[in-house]
Amino acid sequence: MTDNLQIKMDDFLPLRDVVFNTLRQAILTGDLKPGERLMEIHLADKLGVSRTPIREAIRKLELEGLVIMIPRRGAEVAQITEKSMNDVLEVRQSLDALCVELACDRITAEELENLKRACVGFELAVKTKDTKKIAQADVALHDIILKATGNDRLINLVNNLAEQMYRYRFEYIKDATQHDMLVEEHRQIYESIVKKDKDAASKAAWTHIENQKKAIIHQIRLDQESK
Amino acid sequence: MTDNLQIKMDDFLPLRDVVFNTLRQAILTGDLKPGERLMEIHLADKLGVSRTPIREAIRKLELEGLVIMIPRRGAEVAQITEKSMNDVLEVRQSLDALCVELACDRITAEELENLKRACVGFELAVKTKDTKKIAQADVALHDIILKATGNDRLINLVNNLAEQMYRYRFEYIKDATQHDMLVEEHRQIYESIVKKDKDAASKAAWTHIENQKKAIIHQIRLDQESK
DNA sequence: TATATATATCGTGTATACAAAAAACACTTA
DNA sequence: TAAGTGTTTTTTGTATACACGATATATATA
Repeated sequence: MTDNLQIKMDDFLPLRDVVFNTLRQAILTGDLKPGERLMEIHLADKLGVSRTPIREAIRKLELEGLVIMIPRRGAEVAQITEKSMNDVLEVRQSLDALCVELACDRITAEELENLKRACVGFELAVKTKDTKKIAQADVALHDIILKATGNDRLINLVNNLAEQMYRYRFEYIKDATQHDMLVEEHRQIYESIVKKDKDAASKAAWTHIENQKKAIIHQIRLDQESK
Repeated sequence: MTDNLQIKMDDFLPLRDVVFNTLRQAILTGDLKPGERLMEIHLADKLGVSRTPIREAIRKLELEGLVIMIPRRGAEVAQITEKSMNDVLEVRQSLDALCVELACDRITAEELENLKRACVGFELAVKTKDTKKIAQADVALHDIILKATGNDRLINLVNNLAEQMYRYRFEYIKDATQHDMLVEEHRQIYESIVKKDKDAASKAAWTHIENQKKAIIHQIRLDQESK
């Protein structure tokens, strides 16, 4: 573990939530590596809190599947395998398709306008070739669709699944050869939603994730080989 | 809260997990009612443990959405609204459709054989008119399909969503007028999987949940009115 | 009687203490 | 040297202690 694990005294959240967010971020960004043990006193010292909030945070990470518990041995960061990532992406594919279908039914005129702007925003971001900007524009666009579904449970699940791929998403977006395809995929999704064509929208969303799936699995295989 | 909240010294699980399971069950079966406060010392006394495992269990319930946290006031059992249940069922509809599609691709000959037996088993259970038996046969059947997907993440999510409707499922199954329809729906799903007809399977699963959705929403409205 | 203010009570949030299990280590013996 | 055994260390699991915020209660004053 690199030592840039530091608590952000963001706000008035209970310590357990601050710790939870900190550890979560550290795992998702790869700062805490798969297989690494999470030792309570160690983390407590590092974050300047007692074991109690650490333990409560770990309980949540456990339920999220980001760490696995070994009895009487504590928590360690869950391994990411090709299989586990494929499982996640299969589910996302299905849920993203559901998202756009629901969006067709429920999106408001104002949200549709925002979505249009977000598409243009993404295109502009791509032109800057700034990976961070592209990623942000991508998130913004997807957030609009998510919100338009009006289904809180769905929003939660999709956000959670999306975060599981955080580590690989960046690699994916960095790959400039994909950029035109991404713009086109977004355009198709947008157009389908405008036309309230659920079938087309769902297919477009499916393809969108399918491409990500291919790219991410490819990346994982590269990672595996380099070991 | 009725007082039949008692710890099951099931096994060698850490207390936090025993408490988690106990509270979870109590919430899902309606023994702990929506809006009811979960007070730590109170629960700790009742279950004969200290506050620590109680708190850790609550953290997990929090992430699962079964309780909501109010800062400096503690946890209370989350309300079930028509909206929240509809949200859950929309997602389940999508994921159950995914389940049978994946099952079409991946089910083994042996599992297919089991599925056939489970269909017959369900038909027999229906004839006994014993609600508990019917529910069990239903779970058994769905478990076979779930397992056949080979997607662990999906299995987790679907099981979790299914449990959220636990309270209403029983009412649904009790309703004898639905029984023939249920048998028929299961038959259609089975047949489609045999034929590896993903489209038909997915539609059948969708309808299967759609009917449950109607029944459950109906039930919730009745509950609301009686208040 | 009604309102405001002081005080007590209750419950969470966090830290610490203690027990027991597991792992690491050293020592003995064949 | 290798295997077995006893001992120490580390780390989790659980209980308890303490502080502080929030609410309720009681008292005083208009």
